[in-house]
Amino acid sequence: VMILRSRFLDARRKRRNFSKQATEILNEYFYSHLSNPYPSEEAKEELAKKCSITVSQVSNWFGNKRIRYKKNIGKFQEEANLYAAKTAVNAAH
Amino acid sequence: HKDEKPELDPNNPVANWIHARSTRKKRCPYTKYQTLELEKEFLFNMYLTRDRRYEVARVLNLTERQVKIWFQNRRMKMKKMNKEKTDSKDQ
DNA sequence: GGACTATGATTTACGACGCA
DNA sequence: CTGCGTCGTAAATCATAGTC
Repeated sequence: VMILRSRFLDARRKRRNFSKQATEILNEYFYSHLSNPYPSEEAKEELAKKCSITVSQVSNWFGNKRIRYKKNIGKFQEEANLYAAKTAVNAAH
Repeated sequence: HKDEKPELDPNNPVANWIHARSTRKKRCPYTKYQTLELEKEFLFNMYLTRDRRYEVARVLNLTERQVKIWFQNRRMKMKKMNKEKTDSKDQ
């Protein structure tokens, strides 16, 4: 019983990587709001719904993304260009 | 038709982001013992009296400010856990 | 099948702002 | 004006998934 209980409680840290589509959506938002990547509560809810994850997970994702991007902008340059191009194409329609 | 947002960053996107001040104390993970005692105190009461705060800080070798903030963070954690519980119930 | 890296979650510490 | 409350976050760290 103790083992089952501890497994359940530790399940918080049993994570799954988000789906490719979810990561795609989050990155699109991040790079199209790069100068102010702080989604409002409403925007977070919308992203959560689109990504099939919780609002907390959206907050975690942006927190991690902001700090990791800031810590090493160079490493994310390619990714940034990719999503910038994608956003430009979308904006053209 | 090119109305842009109020951005002033030439090519430094992070310029307007929130940054922690350089004077901020570096995060220092608490020991198992400190955490356990803080949890016990939290179980006793979620809100500290000034006397309890002083006593807990003294025993655990933390500042009163650290103890105060630990309780604030702990209450937020509890709130988050409760929210997730009810959310999963309601689906 | 380890070592190493990526990534989601959790833990300290504040700033901003509210309220008594 | 003080002082502690919440809320949202930065930054460091943890724990494990994923990759080579």
